[in-house]
Amino acid sequence: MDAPDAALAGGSGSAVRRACAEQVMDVVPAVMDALRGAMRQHVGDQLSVPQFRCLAFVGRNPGASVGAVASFLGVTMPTASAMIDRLARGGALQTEPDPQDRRRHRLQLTAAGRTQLQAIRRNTRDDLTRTLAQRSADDLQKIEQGLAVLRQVFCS
Amino acid sequence: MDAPDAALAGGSGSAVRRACAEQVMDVVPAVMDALRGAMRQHVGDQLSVPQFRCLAFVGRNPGASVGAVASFLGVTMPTASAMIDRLARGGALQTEPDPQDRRRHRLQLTAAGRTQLQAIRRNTRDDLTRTLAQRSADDLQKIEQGLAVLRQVFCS
DNA sequence: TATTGTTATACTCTATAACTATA
DNA sequence: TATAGTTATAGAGTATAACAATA
Repeated sequence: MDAPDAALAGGSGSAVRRACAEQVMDVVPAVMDALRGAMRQHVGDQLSVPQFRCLAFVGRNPGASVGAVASFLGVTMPTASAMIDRLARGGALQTEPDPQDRRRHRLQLTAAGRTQLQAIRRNTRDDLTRTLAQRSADDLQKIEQGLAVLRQVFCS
Repeated sequence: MDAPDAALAGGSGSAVRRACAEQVMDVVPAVMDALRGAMRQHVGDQLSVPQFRCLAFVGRNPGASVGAVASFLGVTMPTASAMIDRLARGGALQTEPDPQDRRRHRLQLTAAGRTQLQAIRRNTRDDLTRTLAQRSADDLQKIEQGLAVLRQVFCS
């Protein structure tokens, strides 16, 4: 029997995988909406989620290039370039030409950007924490374990 | 002892909740990116994720109003109105005035919209299924259980 | 010639404000 | 007067194509 793709041929376990996939399609956008909402609220509408992720990346990777940001965000260079422009105009980021390769720009958070990033992260986290307040320890463990697997699958 | 917010007041369990919240902030956007990417690929760049969710909602709720869509998507009426216009122009949706209240428009999928929606859902699901192909049954169960809790928290 | 990044252009998603039509 | 929806306008995120500067 030809089974070029075990995950899709009716082999044992494929139904579970499909159910998992459907659940991801159902639940993840809803959680993302909540996350976006919490972030917007606490950001005072100053930063979008992509901007937040951009700042977080630059914070973790000082001196990163525009291309590195684009790659991390999964967007094209013009998109990243424009986003960085807006963040720089807003005073959250600084760019300086790379002395080693003058085509490149090295990106860094400003002090203001770092403060902003920390405040958003903390406030959003506290919002989510409150949302989880009524959940049992067992439920929290399930979330933690499920997301840990998803991290392995999608963050690598 | 004043503890107006047990989730934030260092009580037992709050650290776990905070860790959960941080994991959500980390992992969910990455999964969402993958989902968006898979959808875009299989949609032939015809539908965005919001459009897909709009069609899925109308498919589940035939005769829904513009306001109901806006409420489900968490967007304003003008946003939903414009999105519905684009989907109607693209032939995926039909609108008809509600005879009971002629301010309202009743929304329905067209046959083309239903086909499109099903194809996208199936292809995206198959993509995700393939992505999960190397995971153990135990991992899949963890994903399933974790997302089930998140669904309760964020889809209600 | 290949790579890094920007500019030009166009489309979707998003919001607020102002408006129309109906109840 | 209140509600459902649209129009007008503006800004962010997104892409592709064409370009500039540097390697």
